[in-house]
Amino acid sequence: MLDATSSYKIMDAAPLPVDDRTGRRIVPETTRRADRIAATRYGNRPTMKDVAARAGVGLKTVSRVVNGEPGVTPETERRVQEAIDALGFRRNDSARVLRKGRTASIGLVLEDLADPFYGPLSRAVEEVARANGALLINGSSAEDPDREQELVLALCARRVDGLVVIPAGDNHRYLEPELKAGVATVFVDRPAGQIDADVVLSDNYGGARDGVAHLIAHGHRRIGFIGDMPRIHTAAERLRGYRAAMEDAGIPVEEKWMSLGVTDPERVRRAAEEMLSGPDPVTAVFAGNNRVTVTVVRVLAEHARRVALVGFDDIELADLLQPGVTVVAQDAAALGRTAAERLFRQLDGTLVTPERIELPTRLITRGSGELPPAD
Amino acid sequence: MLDATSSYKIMDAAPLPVDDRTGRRIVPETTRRADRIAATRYGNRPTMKDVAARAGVGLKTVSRVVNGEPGVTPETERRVQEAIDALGFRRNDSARVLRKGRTASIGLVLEDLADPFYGPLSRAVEEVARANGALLINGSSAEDPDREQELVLALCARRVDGLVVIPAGDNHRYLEPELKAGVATVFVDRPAGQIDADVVLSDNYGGARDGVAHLIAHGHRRIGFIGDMPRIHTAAERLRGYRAAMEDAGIPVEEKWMSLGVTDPERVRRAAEEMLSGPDPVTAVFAGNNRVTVTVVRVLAEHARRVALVGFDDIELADLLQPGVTVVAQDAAALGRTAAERLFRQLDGTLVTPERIELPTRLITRGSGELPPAD
DNA sequence: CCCGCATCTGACAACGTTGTCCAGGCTCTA
DNA sequence: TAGAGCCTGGACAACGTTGTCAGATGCGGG
Repeated sequence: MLDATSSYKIMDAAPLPVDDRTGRRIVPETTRRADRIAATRYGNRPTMKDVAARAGVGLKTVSRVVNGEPGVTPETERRVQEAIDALGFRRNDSARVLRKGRTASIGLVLEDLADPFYGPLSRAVEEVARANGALLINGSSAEDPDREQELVLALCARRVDGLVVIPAGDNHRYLEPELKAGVATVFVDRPAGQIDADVVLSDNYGGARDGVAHLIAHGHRRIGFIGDMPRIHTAAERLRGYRAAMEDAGIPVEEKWMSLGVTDPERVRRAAEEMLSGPDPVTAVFAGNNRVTVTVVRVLAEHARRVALVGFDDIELADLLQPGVTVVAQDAAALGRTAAERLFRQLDGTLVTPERIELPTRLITRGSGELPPAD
Repeated sequence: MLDATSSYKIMDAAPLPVDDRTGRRIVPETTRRADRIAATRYGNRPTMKDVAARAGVGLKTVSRVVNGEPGVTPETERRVQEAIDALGFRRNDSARVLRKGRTASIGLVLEDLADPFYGPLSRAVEEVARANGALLINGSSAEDPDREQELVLALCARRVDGLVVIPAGDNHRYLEPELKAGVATVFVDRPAGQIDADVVLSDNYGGARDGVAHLIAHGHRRIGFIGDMPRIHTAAERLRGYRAAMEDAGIPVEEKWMSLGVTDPERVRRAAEEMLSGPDPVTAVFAGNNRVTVTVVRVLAEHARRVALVGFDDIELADLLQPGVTVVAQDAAALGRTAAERLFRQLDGTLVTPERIELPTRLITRGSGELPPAD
């Protein structure tokens, strides 16, 4: 699908006209080179050769000027620069890459660029890339493992120097040849599956445990957990944190208090309403991520009974709601920055052994988590 | 800065060891090719040549298999595929690009990927790119014209097939050679400066006018406008809309009601507090974009007096605040989608003449805009 | 049995750049 | 004034791929 052959017309050579009598293709009178250009190039950009011709110098001299290499007299340099400006020449980095072996670009595969959690993360990666002279190619996996693989491999085909991946799938064996070939790789937010790779995580377990413990400390015992699909590492870890906090407090967890699944509003809404109704409704909810929190806030706003809430991930304006939403905040930008920095250290050669880095989370109390149980 | 020469080591040929006595460089015994590989390639990826050798076929046959071209017997194909898997071969798209002339990638230059307005826009562009078999390279200009130019030109050097640009600067003459060379280009959110190019905008003028008229309709006459820097097209247009609405209502605008500048919280906060104090404070505020709205909401929450508010751009959870925030919503995803689609139609050749497309905005009333003036 | 044709395969050049190496001209010194 | 050494510039190959074209092989028909 992402294969360039299936793309908008990668313009193939124009079919040659055919001689009616012989059935043979007629090679036009134009020189072969001009012909090829007309056929495959639509823009016909000037090359160093053109610049050299116009400036009356050798090819390599142009290259020297373009790359600021020494050994060119000011006068020659002026002539070359003039030709460059006149022709609107711009170096073709594809050719350069082919020659040099590095692309000075890195790839970032995440779930959804539109998610407010990934925007800052992506931006942070970009800033680090920029500081290291590299460009960033993004792709959204839409939480689909196949799409993740497709994207990652497409990026490898582009010969990105490194990859920052927020994995959707749980098997990354397919990356082995690439890793072996020297593609630097760092996983973020969730660990890689079945391969040994660098990974930068938030302390999902600890954060969730603290958040739930916070609710328990405020007197809650019937606490609901609404999270993402259990196959997603962060969701599983946060659930584990929830269970741990409950166990620490000696509260037996009931099955109906936990709901894992896709985070679209309908599902979350149903889950929340279920927990909030019935004979022994929960008095507090722990929301497993920003998407869930937003929907739960909506549901609670419609509810008469005051229900406590702690959410994982900070959300904008959380402080202005009534009550303010208490959250376990993770620092998306720090995740991205840390991952990208490790990536470039891999590229330096400074970093060799894969490591697992865990960044702390921070409980931000704003009111919703401090509501007492209203039975 | 983005020039690859200044990047993390684009590994140059390793400096040859020098003979102490003669001062000459010693060329090692190893073959030239092996030497080169060790020096410039860190990964030494297999190429089609290697695959061909291993499979015992010709180079072109491998190419045929890799690209799914016809004319290869199943048996040959099997052998080739086996070699590919065994070696972990992956086609080098840089070389492919060099040969074919198109990169199947497009560039997106925007202000800040971390801004919740640009996330969805970027994602929409990505989806269209994906549907057309292209990858997306993003860059954030951070609202700096130089950085915008640097990014755009770096993307052109990578030979992206097209560019979607949210301009930071107001002079895009520098793009002329690129346009002439056939780089498809669409500007979004703000028009290009000094060149004739496709552009997709929201109806900033009309949206702001409607929003302000809405406040006027609810009895306000002293209405403040807090917006972005006036050199930014959207800011200027929205201010124009504000003025128009006021003029339509026959309300003379006072200088102190208008504040344009950077949208960081401190500046906006000062501006808002100024308007809200003094002898004739404003009774309503029109916030020029999402950043401004968020800060103004905060300021108003601290204020005793009820002040009406309409903001440009929708913001998450705006409906859950007390009162809900009335906004003039623009559809960021639609902007991105429309722009990207036009881009690919340019690449098709379907589209030739530059056009200016304006997407409508939508007033969403939620309460804050319907508060009566509290003098 | 051989020719013609179709099918499959491979040699080769070209894409635009950069690294290597050599040539020519200059300056400087003996 | 000649030789040595330096500086500048250019010819050439190579990066890994794809398009062209021609050669090889196999098969059927005359």
